[in-house]
Amino acid sequence: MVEKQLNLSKNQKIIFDLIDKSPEPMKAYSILFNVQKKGIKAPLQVYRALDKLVEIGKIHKIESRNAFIACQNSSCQISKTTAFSICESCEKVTEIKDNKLAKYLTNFSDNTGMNYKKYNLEFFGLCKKCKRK
Amino acid sequence: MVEKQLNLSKNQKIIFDLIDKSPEPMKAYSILFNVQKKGIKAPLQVYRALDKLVEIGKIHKIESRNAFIACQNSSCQISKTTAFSICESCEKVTEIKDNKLAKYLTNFSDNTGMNYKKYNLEFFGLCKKCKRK
DNA sequence: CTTTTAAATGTTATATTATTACATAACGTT
DNA sequence: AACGTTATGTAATAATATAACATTTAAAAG
Repeated sequence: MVEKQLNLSKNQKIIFDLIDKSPEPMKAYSILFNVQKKGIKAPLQVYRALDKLVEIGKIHKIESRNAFIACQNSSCQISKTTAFSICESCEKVTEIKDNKLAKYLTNFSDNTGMNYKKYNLEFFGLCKKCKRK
Repeated sequence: MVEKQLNLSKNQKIIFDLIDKSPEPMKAYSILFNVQKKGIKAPLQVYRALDKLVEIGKIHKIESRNAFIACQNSSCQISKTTAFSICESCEKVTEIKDNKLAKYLTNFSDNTGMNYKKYNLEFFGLCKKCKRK
């Protein structure tokens, strides 16, 4: 259970902390705006940190939203096999941790016999709150 | 087996035909470049047609690539439940048609009991050709 | 067949997302 | 300390996508 955060560089730490505190996915330029007071001035500084954080599995990119959330799996072992639930009304995003689903998809092989070590799955619907309205 | 294409408007038809002929996913500005000779001059004209074509299931957006491919299911009934195989080397994209997979995901319910009518799944790996190299 | 409504188009401008290129600094080994 | 690697700083620009507004076409209703 060793935290990887210790290895993060200055910019990476600043940006990870911001994303980690956010209750919702954050967009790159919103991140930029929020860290300008900490000396990060340029988009590229943000994108470089984001790239690295994605690479090491501390955050994930929600592809359909061009936004980033902190990984919810404390051990961060599934950074290449990701699944999310996205509310189409309030845009709330939750990372899905489901061993059966992960196993099913990791073992999935298509009609050519090919299988995959990496995938990204995004489910869409209405969250409980929004369903009531 | 009635083709929906009959209902397409002029711009939609031009753009669908182009994407449908392409062996690989096409990006919006590449589409724009290719249809300028047919009188479509502005990005918005492309994006509007793309939006509509996605909406009616004639094409799909590959979210991780910001690119579009024609639907491979002749009946186009699964436009809201999509799965793709993406080669990380040559970028070849194939739509996965697998009833078991579709059923599994459509019936999937997360730990809150919520389930979903819509999803997008993108698998990543190396295609047969690229694996040999 | 004409009125009405919805859908599609045309056009300009602009917003948002992301990368290229190049120079410098900090870090981890050996 | 010298070396290679990773991270940073900065400016410019590329690539992706939408807002706002005017006009036209198509479909539906009367």
